[in-house]
Amino acid sequence: MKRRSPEPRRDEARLAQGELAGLIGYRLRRAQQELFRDFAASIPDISPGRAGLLMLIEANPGITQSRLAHAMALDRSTMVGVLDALESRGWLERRKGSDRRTNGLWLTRAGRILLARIKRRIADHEARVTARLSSGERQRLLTLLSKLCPE
Amino acid sequence: MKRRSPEPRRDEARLAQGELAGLIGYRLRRAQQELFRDFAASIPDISPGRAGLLMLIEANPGITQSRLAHAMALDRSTMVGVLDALESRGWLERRKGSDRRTNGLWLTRAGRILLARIKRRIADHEARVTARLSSGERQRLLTLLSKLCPE
DNA sequence: TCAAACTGTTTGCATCGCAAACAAATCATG
DNA sequence: CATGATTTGTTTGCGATGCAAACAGTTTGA
Repeated sequence: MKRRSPEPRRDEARLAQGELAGLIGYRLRRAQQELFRDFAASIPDISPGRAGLLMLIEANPGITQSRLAHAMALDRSTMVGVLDALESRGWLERRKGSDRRTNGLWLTRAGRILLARIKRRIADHEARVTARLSSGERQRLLTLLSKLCPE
Repeated sequence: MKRRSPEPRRDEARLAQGELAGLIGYRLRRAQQELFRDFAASIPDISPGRAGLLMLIEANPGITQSRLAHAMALDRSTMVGVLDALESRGWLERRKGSDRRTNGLWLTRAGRILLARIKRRIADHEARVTARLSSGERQRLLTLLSKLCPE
């Protein structure tokens, strides 16, 4: 009888993945889960989605709530609460436009400062989670992901 | 004054992505968002995560709740409610093991039938969302995603 | 001019997941 | 063997995220 050292004591016992391992959807979900954890741990100030939102406003000053919602594939009604939170934190402001239905969105000074700070941390975060990828692989991954989500 | 046809009437006006477009985290989030929508629309019976759970139980009959939670990177306490829901739908059952602390998880007959059905739909779903990828690209994407999430 | 469409908002709801505290069971170490 | 430490499933409370429907004010278009 052999000394079954290949069978670890407890949770290291690898379990069968079944057909799961070959599904893009599963891998995608797990990868995003992993990235989210790292992001939350290293950038407690804000969530990934909210950070992206600030970047989008920075790149499109005065953008409308609806346009922003459309760009992020969120509902208009969802956007309201999100913006309320960011505005109450003093990171952005809504200004009435010439079209009196719309609000133009602008980063405040505090928002710009915050964004500059978290951009550096996001760069570190990206470097960390893609540590196992060469820069070529990283670029290829970006391209492949873009093909999945046609903007 | 030129006839500004290059400036579309409304939401087609492309907006600047800023540095967002080059972030793996952003692309990953958007891709997963897209996949989730397609999954929900085409497989209303169950969510992607729950489906994966059933597959994992199928591949590891009698697995313990804790081991399953660990495998899916979820909290033990989260797993309880998830399993409650799936059990109440008649898709799985908990059986007391020799270790009277643990529950072994098993698919019921109904669970196996459901799983066989949704597996086909998941295959269609995967084919649909990766339609813009060659089979080589699809394989490469799988590999790259695996590197991001070291299991 | 006036109905249709758009914009932001409110309200209600659903899903997903974590953290802390607990009781029962098992393990480990004296 | 005894007893403190650990494991397991569970409960409870909480937060984050996001959709859908209904509304009022505004703009547009026929």
